[in-house]
Amino acid sequence: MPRSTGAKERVERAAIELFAARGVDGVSIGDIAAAAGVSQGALYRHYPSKGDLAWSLFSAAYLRTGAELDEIRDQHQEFRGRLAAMIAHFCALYDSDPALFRFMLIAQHGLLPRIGAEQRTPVDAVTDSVADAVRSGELPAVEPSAAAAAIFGIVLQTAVFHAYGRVSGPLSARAAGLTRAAIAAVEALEARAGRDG
Amino acid sequence: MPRSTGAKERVERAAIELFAARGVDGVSIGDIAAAAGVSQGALYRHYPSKGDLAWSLFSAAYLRTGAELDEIRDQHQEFRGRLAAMIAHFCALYDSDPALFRFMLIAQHGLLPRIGAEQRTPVDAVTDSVADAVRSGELPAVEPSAAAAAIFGIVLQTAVFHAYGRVSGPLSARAAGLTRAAIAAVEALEARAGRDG
Amino acid sequence: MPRSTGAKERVERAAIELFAARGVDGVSIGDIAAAAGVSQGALYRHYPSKGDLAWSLFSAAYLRTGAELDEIRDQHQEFRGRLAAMIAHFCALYDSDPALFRFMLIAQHGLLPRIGAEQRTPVDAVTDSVADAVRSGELPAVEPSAAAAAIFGIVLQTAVFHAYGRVSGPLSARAAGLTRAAIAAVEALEARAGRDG
Amino acid sequence: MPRSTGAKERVERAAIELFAARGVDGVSIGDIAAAAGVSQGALYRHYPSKGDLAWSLFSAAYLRTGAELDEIRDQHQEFRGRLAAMIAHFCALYDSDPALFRFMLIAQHGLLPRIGAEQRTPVDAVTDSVADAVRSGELPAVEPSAAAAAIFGIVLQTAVFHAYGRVSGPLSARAAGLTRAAIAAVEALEARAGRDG
DNA sequence: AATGAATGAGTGTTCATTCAT
DNA sequence: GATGAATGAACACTCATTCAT
Repeated sequence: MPRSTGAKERVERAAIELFAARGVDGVSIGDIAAAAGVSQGALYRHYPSKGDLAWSLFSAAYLRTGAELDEIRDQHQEFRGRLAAMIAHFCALYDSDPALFRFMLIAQHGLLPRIGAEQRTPVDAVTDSVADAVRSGELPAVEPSAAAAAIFGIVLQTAVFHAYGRVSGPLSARAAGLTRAAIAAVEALEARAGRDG
Repeated sequence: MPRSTGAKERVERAAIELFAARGVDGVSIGDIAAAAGVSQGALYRHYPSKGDLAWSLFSAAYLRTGAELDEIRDQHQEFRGRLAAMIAHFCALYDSDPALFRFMLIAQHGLLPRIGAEQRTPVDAVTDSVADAVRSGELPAVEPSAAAAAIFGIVLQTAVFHAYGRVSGPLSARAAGLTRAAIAAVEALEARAGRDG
Repeated sequence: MPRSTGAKERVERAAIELFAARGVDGVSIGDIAAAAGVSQGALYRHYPSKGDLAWSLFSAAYLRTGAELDEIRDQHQEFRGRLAAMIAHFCALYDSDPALFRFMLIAQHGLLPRIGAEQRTPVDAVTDSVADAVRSGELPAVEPSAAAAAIFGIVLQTAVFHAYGRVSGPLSARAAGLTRAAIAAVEALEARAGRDG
Repeated sequence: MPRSTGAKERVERAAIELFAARGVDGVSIGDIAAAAGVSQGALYRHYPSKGDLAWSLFSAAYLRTGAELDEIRDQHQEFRGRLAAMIAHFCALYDSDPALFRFMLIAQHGLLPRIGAEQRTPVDAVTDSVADAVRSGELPAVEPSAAAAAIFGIVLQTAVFHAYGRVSGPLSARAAGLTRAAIAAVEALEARAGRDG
């Protein structure tokens, strides 16, 4: 019965921090092992390769977030409430673990393509919520993907600006404003005459 | 005027395409040389190192875009016109060279910190335009950086979704909608009572 | 008498099979432990190192075979009977445990040099039998080592061909033919004109 | 135009010597590079991997020998002449490059299975020669593969004994005796009553 | 006695960079 | 000016061995 030495947790924490700071390719196994206080070989007891470590951390965080957003979608009936809760969740996520957030932002370019089409992602949860709202008449007939892009952009880019020190304070304090902005953006996106109107 | 063999241009083009597809760390000097049809050694005649090549390509594109946005700012007096022109410019940029755009998105996490604080970036041009509009009363008293984040987010995330196939068609066709969305978002951002309202 | 769990036997069997299939260097301690159904650590209770395990298995089998051939030499007076019995023994050995045989063939290049000069090996038993026969006039004046080489070659290479599927059926069915071939070869080896003739 | 520095040749020579002495797995890339007087990286300009180096050396030597034996088969009409020339060729090969010979003996267990079934090997040349002789009546109705095993065994095991110091002097001096032994062995192999006679 | 997590030296391989030709 | 062979430091990964439990 293995009394956990916490090695795996320390490794994961160290990996997230380092990946967030320098990118997956900029971090060596030795860096992670040293930061976690374990030997290099010990890493391989828990993860078969560095790529698997990165992928495992990314997909776990990404899909868990997707599941959480889906849960929020279940708990709220109308669009505004849903979106407010989702954005508040995102902001809380960022505030509680900025490194994880930054890791996901950085790693997405390399790892997103490996997410299977059948998996539920955060993007799916938001896109489906928009589609629901269009169907129910809460929103005009916007293209759900385009609306999701605007929503994600507003939230994520604010987080990026926060990471670069361009905006400050807890992101959660901005959640209400971001929600208003997101709703306004979506409503304005395809106003009236479509693209050229 | 040297009888250019076009080697430097071919190298830069190959580098941008490969960096965009696989990330800077995922591309070797040999890959670039092979794609450009030159020898590895020849690369070092034009660039002192791989890092310099990436940095040079990134900063040139990034600062040139900043200069172009500053120029737009000079040519338009009121905020709506400025923003419309800036977003149209961004969309045209993406449509004309998606690889360059994707390269900038990918490379920013590693290279942005090396941009000097005194340099004029695209973010500065947009942020200053927002500040101008707040000052002139065209916009409510939003925090310029936060507004710039929303504007950039809406545009860039739409480009990202386009790169991943989530939205399609030329981005320029969406410029008007993105502009309306950006303005609506900024106006809604800090409506009424600010953060806690 | 310890209540054996059979662990040691399972380890040895697994080691022989794996060594025969992939060579000593191609097999890890983990492979053997997994195949034997024991932990890696348990291996070290029985053998101080992987090298010792391989050496122990090899030398035991090799020297036991040498002792068995010596016993055959004791039980038969004349050369033909001795050789027939020895070759039959070899064939039976191969048929009953091809993996052990193949292990010995593979491992000999690395481990034979560690056999002490004073130890009785299969080669010694055959070489001495030839020398006996020369002394008694049963064979012409062949060089015993050269004759032993021919005898071993005929038998072992047939086993190798069997392992590679070039000949089939039980090797024991070929024992009589191999014996005739071995005797004929030895008699012809240095016939008349030889080196100095 | 690369004026050869001889690096490739030195690498190959060093690899053969070291592989012959310690086995493929017992030799590191660093060992080979050091013995050849080149850097480790330089090895990879000529061979994509250590495995490829070993395989390339083995298959080249093995298939070249097969081609040489096929040529001998073309040049001689009757079996005795053919076999004498083949065995003389083998002995000369061993005398001129014992390390290469020993390398082939050692490496065969790991690499022989990768020789394609359609390739002409030394074994094929000898086996076909035996089949020719059976067809022409020069030999009794022996199984060609079994006869080839005896022939190869007599020659190769003598070489092995030479490598271990059990027999001495140039192997070529023994070629005539080995040939007589091989022919006698083959003729005796399946004499009269076959396996059970 | 047995386990399996941990170690750390060693391996094959890559690759940015240099330099003789 | 251009080439591509050579370098050597770094990397991801393996594995025999140890040892706390």
